[in-house]
Parts: sequence; C-alpha cells; structure tokens
Amino acid sequence: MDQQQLTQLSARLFPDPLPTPQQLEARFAPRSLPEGARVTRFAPSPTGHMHLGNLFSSFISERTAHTTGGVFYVRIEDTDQKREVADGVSAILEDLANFGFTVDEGVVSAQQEKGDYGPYYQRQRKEIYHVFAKLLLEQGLAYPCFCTAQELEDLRARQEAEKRTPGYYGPYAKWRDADFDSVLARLDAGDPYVLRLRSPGDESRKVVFEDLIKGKIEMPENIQDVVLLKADGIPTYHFAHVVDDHLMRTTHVVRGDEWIASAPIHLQLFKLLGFKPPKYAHIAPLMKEDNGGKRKLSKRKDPEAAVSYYFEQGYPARSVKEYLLTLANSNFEEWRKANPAAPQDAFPFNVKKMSASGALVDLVKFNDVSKNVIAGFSADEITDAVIDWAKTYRPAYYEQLIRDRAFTRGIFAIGRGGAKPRKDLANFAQCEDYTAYFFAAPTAYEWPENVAPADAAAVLRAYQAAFDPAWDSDAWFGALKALCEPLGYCPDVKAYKKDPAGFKGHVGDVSTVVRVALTGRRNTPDLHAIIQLLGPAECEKRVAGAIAALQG
RNA sequence: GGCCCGGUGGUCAAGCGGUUAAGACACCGCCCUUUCACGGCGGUAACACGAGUUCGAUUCUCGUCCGGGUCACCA
Repeated sequence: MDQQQLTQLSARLFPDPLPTPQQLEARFAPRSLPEGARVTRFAPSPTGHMHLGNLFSSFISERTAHTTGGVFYVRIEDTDQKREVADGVSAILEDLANFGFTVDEGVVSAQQEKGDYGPYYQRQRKEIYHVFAKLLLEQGLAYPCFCTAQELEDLRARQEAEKRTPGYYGPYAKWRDADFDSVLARLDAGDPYVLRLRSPGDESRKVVFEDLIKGKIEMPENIQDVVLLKADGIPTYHFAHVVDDHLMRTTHVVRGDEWIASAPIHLQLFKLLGFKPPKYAHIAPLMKEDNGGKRKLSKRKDPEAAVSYYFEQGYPARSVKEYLLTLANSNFEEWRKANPAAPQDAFPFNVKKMSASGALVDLVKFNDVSKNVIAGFSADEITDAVIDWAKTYRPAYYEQLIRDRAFTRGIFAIGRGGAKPRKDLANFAQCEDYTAYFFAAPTAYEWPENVAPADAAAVLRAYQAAFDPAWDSDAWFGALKALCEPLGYCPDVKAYKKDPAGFKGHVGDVSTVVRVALTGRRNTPDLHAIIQLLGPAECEKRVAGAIAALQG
C-alpha cells in the first residue's frame, strides 16, 4: 500500500477525532521528581483476591518506588472482560490496604482515582491506544488482519506438521501485505478484524537488554506480527504495556519472569513508537516444595498461595512482609538483627539484590519469622490484634476475649515485654488453644509419668493447705520448695541430680503437678503469673477439682 | 521441539579467580532453667556433572544433565 492508501485506511479505521501523539506527550509530561526517584506500578487484572506472588511483586514495586522517593501507582489491566470478576478491583485494593501499602497514584479505591496520568483503567484508555495504533498504521507498521480463529488454528497445525516456528509472521502472515482493495472489501462486508504489528524484526538479529535482576539478556528479535488491538478495539497486554508505561512515565517495570519471553516484542514496540523503554526487573516466581522437587506456587493447589490464608490464620501482615523481605533481599535478616525494632520501611531495599532463581516458600521458616514479629508486640498491641482477628474469623472466641478485656490483656502480657520475650505464637489462630485454660478449668490432665497419682494428690493437698494468695513470685516458689522434703521430694534440682535415688523427685516435679492441676498441661508460661491472673478462688477450685480427678 | 532463565547444605542464601565456603530456619547435643519458651555454646550437612581458560576455579567459557518459563484476539 502506498502512503495515500494508508492514510485512507487510517481514516476508515479510526474515524473519530483523536488527539495527536504530541498532545498526549505534552499532557502527560514527566513528573518532576528528585534525581534517582523511581516510578513503579502495580498493574493487576481484576480477577479477585491477590495471590502471594502478586503481593510479592507489588511489594517489590512499592519498595523500589518508596525507597527512592518515587511514585508507586496502581493501574487496572481490565482488557480481558472474560476473566474479570465482580468486585475484583475492591478485592485487590483491600488486600493492598491490609498490607499497609501506600498507593500514591492511580486506582486508590474502587471508586476513586488519583493522579494526573489517568485514566488508570485500561478500558477507559481506548482512545489513547488508538492514537498510537493509528500512528503505526500510517507508517505501515500495523495492519488489519481478518483471519478467523479457525484460520489461525489451521495455520498453527500446518506449521507444527512442518516443524516450523508457529505463529503469525513473515510469509505466514496472510494480511501483512494484502492489497488495499481486498482490505476495503472486507471492511465493507463488516468483517471483524484485529490490528496487527507489521514486525520489522529479523530472527537472526539479537535484542539485548539489561535486566536489573537477571543481568544481560540476549534474545532473537521479535518477528511475530502480534495483535495490538483486539477485535473490540481494546489493546492486548503488549500494546497497553508499552503505551501506558511510557505515558505514565514508569521508570521501572517489576513483573514476573514469565514475561521475559515477550520482552523482545515490548522492546520492539518501544523502539517503533520512539519511546524510551523502562528498566525491567523480572522477578523469579515463588516456589513450592513438591515431593522432592520445586514448582511454582499454585493458587489452585496451595492454600498458602492465597493472601486470604494468612488473614484467616491470623498472621499479622507485618509477618508476611517480614518474610517476603527475607526472601527478596538476603541481607534483610542481618539488618533486622542489627535493628530489631526498626520499621520495615527503614530497610534499604534494593531490587538488584534479588535472587535470579525462584525461592521456595517455607512455612516453617515463615512461622519463625512471624514468632519474632509477634514477640515484639506489646501486650496492648497483641490483645487488640487478636481480638480484631477473632471478631471476623472466630466469633465465639471473640465473645470470650471481650468479656473481660483486662483479663484477656493479662493473659497476653505474661512473658511479654522483657528483653527476652516469649515466642510461643506464630499466628492468632494458635491463641485459642494457647489461652484455653484461662477461660475454663481443665477437664483433662497431662500428669507427669514419673509421679504416682497418690503422690500428686498428696502434693496438691499440701499445696492447698499452704497456699497464700499474698505471695509474690519468690515467696511462692520458696513455699513450693518448703513443701518438698516432707513429701519426699528434693527442693534443689542440683542436689537431686547428685542423689536421684534419695528422693521421689525434685521441685520441678512438684511444680509440674501444681501446673497440671491448674492448667491441665505441663507446658505453660510462668506459673506464678498464671496464678495471679486466675485469682485465689479459681485456683483453689481447680486444685480441688484436680485432686478429685486424681482420686476418681 | 525452538527460544530464554536458573542450579552453593533439607530450606532461604553470602561469596563473583586464591576463603578453614558466612549467616538464618530446621535438625542433633550440651548449658541455663520449677515446665515450656527464650538465651548461650557446639555439631551434622553444600559449590549438579564433564571438559576447557588459568599458576590456581564455587566464581570465567563451552557442553551435558536437571528444574523453571514461554511460544493466544490471557495477562
């Protein structure tokens, strides 16, 4: 086609008045940001709640923007209506908010957009894409293609049979060099069409780019006449990515490394349009251990892939982020050790330090990280957090927790706040069991194997007789020691170890009996603190109950 | 299959030409200790394989193997 035909075709395909590329460039002038500030984005499809992988990648984007004084914005990639889910945008935004990400620009809530580079919903940007599609068309770099799905399928089958590279390119691109009249005829017939790139690529030439994480990547140039505009005039990801990230002035694109295969398409498009490509950071996917091997974490197969899993289990968002940070930058743990109380945002995150290969999500390690995070909570913080969590996930437990808030706080205050806080809890779902004996007297007892029931009963009777609620921790334990000898137990553990045959056991056994009588279990936090919280009447009742159980 | 990415203990990973090959989780042992938890000390355990380059390769190159990704009018 000659230039005149191209112009005619352009008018036919894009009859409505459109702004010029120059006007768009002027309208979306680059932000005036300090040197080194990075502009990143999170660009999800509205397909429902987030996956850990999405969260990870949005976190990396958010951090690289905010550690450089840049801008982090959210753009909704709603170009595929088929996959769209009702309230998909709200679900994503809710997840983002739950993790405390500050969104500077773009879609900040389902009904609100912020910033000068919008609209931030791709479907509302149709006109903008058409400006550049038209430009390409007029330069002979794009053309309409009327192939049906069936034709494309047949082509692929033929190519596979011939062992040729499948796709719509070069000699296989039926409409690439179609003459003006046949195009017009199809248009007149009202046949649907897509707009394809007329790729000038040469397979024998290489495109090279520097990936922030993977380093230098060299690939053959793109030769595929990829679809730019679908039959409904909405762009494909490739075209939208190039236009949007240019116009929205994105400096760094963080995305999953499954995209690197299509990077040559993107780079070609940037070049053809005269845009400067952004820097790319292709992150490796989060993996899952699968009998012996590794595989990509799957939303279908792995419950821990869904962000909702962490909320349901009552993992603080801070724990999830803390863990993600350890995966993202291996020097994070070292930093955390040196700055135990520093906020996560103070960590000098660096995309370049990310691993090129996929990390396995290790729930065991994650639990350890989470225990450390929760151990750092004050009594008030954890009380509020647990109550807040229970309110939506464990209504019955919630009622129990709020009946006497001071008492609940007292439970969580035990062993907390010192230099060496306890690390019992990895998530709030464990709290129900952890706190169970505070709310109800035990019904079953884990008596120690080395104490005969009759001896245990004797210990408890002596304890009951001697117990004075006014005792402080030292006095209480002193009294426990005093109980030992008459009962045949050694008050001193070291002395006992020297002469184990001379005693039935030692103070440890005595205290264990009391512990079990009061709580039903052998492992609990500080017993004296528990006694204080339970109060003398309740303790007395429980010891009596235990004696009865022992005798029954 | 073509193209691309990756491969250090069970896991996450430092290291980037010369190291006793860090550290964290897990595991084991000891210590501390009224239980538990914490904490302290110690331990088991790794450079996928084969060729090069080099005085010297975990580090560089190539090949093999293994793992992953991608080849849509999905993103």
